[in-house]
Amino acid sequence: MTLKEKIIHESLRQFSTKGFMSTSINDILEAVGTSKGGLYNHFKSKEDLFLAALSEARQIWRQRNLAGLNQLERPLEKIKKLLTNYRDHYLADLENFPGGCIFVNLAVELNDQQPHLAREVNEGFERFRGMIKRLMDQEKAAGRLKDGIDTGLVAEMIFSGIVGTCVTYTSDKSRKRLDHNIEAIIDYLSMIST
Amino acid sequence: MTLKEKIIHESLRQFSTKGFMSTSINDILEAVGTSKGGLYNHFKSKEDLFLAALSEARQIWRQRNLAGLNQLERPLEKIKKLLTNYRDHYLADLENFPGGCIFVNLAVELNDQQPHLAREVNEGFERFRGMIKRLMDQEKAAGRLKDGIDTGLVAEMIFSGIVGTCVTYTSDKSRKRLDHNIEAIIDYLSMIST
DNA sequence: GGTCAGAGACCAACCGGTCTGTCTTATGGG
DNA sequence: CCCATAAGACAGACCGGTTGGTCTCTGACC
Repeated sequence: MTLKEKIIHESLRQFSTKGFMSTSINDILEAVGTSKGGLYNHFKSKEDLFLAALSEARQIWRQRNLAGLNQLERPLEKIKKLLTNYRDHYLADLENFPGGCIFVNLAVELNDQQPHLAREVNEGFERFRGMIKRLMDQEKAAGRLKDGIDTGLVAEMIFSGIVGTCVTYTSDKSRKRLDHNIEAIIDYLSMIST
Repeated sequence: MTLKEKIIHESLRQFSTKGFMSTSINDILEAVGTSKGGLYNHFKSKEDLFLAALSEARQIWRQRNLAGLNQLERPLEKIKKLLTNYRDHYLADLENFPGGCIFVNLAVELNDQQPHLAREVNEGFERFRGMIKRLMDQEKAAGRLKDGIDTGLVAEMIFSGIVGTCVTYTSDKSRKRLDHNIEAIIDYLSMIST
């Protein structure tokens, strides 16, 4: 693992717990065991480091949450798999994200004080929402949803549920409550399908 | 309005947008139009100011969200009213909380760096969850929920949905999406009741 | 004249970022 | 093979600016 990778990895950890603004360059330097020169040799500013860390975070997110989705036929099953991935492989990954979902945390922190950085995060949310909506539409097209179900509303509900779960898990780090939350969303999905 | 009240009010606004750590004492002083002496005459530290602001925030939360609940008989209707209050009187209150739900924002920010302050916030969440659960239990006891409904899971789902809505609204400030989110939760409630 | 809210100079600690210097490694001509 | 040289990686002193907090002083009111 190169120094650059170590810095990105450590930034991920610290940004996820303390946020972007409250993590000082020195915090990262100390944890990695390097110096100003070592960091600014690879990144031209703290913001540059942020973007690199965010990019890495997205890759990890995909790797954790989309694993095994392609093996499933039914769109609704894909969403359920996504939910259990969130529980088992993403939120539980205390190595990379000890502070919970880094995207939710950063979105909340940055929206009013670093809008251009927040936009980066929000675009990811938009894509995620779109993905859920698309899967629900496929399920509906296959005639497997109860009559009168509005896939847009359902997608919004699922997304809200996931985000709420992330915040809750960030707050209390209770595995039991995490299980409850994911189960509740899966129950909801069962309710609307035939 | 006394200087002390002005400071609390302004702190509320700024904490809700920029969070606790990233709001500097100077930011507040400038907005209020006073000086270090004026602030530290009333509060012994930034943390002391935080607690005062949090207490005020709770009072406003109750006033906005619990309004009109007592006029309703059915517990489920109370929850629905709570949801529309959230939409119309709480999240939309840009005067006091221009940055969205201050509790969610603070919980996310403080959980890993100021645990003793975060605990204050989380206790409020716990009470809120308890309130929803109690209302659902009453509804179930009255035989108005479909068979096999787990009120604990439902309460968790509603809470997650609300928190997710808060985060989403904080992120994009879209009134339309806020309406969608609240509607989705209300639809969910209709689904599980008879 | 005593009291106290408020003003603002001041402090040490810390912030992100720059800059110089050192040490290691790669390169290339004889 | 040897050594001059260039290049990149990293260390850490240093910079101006900002942080939360203290302290002294002013001036209005009783």
